[in-house]
Amino acid sequence: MNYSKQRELIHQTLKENVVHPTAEYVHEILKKTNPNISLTTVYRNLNQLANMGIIKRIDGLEPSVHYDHNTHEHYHFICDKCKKVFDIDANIAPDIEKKVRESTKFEIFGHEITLHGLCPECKDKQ
Amino acid sequence: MNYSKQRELIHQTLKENVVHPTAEYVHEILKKTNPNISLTTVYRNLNQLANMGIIKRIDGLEPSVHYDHNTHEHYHFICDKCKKVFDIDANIAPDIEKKVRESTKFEIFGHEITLHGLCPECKDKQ
DNA sequence: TTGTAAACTGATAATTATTATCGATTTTAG
DNA sequence: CTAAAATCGATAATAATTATCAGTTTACAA
Repeated sequence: MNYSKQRELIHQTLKENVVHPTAEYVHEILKKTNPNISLTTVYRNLNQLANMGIIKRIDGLEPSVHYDHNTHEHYHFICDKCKKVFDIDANIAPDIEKKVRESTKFEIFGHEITLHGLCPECKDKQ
Repeated sequence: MNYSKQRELIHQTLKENVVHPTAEYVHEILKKTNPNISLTTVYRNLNQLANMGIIKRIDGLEPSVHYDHNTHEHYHFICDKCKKVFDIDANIAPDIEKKVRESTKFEIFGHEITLHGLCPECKDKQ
């Protein structure tokens, strides 16, 4: 992977936006300061960064994939109403990969946990 | 939700195919015995059944959503190579919703865990 | 029964997220 | 500095999913 100014900007934008954004959203933000950057480039680089393990993809949030700059072990809560993504501490499911490794023959590269429901704000409004 | 013959067929097809199929796959199978059934109807009914909690959506398997007739608590392992979906026992992460409920203010409706890596077969081939 | 409103169907078109293509530009390593 | 490889942005293509809508089926009260 060679250096690229655009990739650095994209990664930085992701880090500065703790909102677990989509590619589209990252593009929206970046366009303000870098009008020439293309959505293709944003997609390409987010996928590259995710494949290198530098950032994380968050699936399960149809219709579009979200990205997370934080690769430390942690999980996600998605509010069914406002669709915001919240971080959940990793210690709710200790040794999960170890347990599966010990009881199956799978070779495990990673795992993710997604909870869904209502965030405090949406819960109170309803 | 009214009764519909097609929905019954779709649900039945899902139950008989332990392969966690996509809408497309369910449609392929059903067409053999019911040539008139449309892909639209398959999508519509799988989503309806999932919204009612009668079946489960499995996200995170880009590019398309898979469905699972088994709604008992259990998790999934996705092989990065052959893309097959395997079931993982629920006891690898006990009381996970309870733990989050006790430590946050979220109202939790459900959760899912997805592991990925290589299945025994693909691991040996490689 | 039967009439009727609501739910459902299949065909088709539309949408939308994402990826492929490609010539031009940038980066890297020798 | 130079050549090969990586990356870029513009555009077109793909593919999964949803919207639309006229016709059919279902539920149920009269």
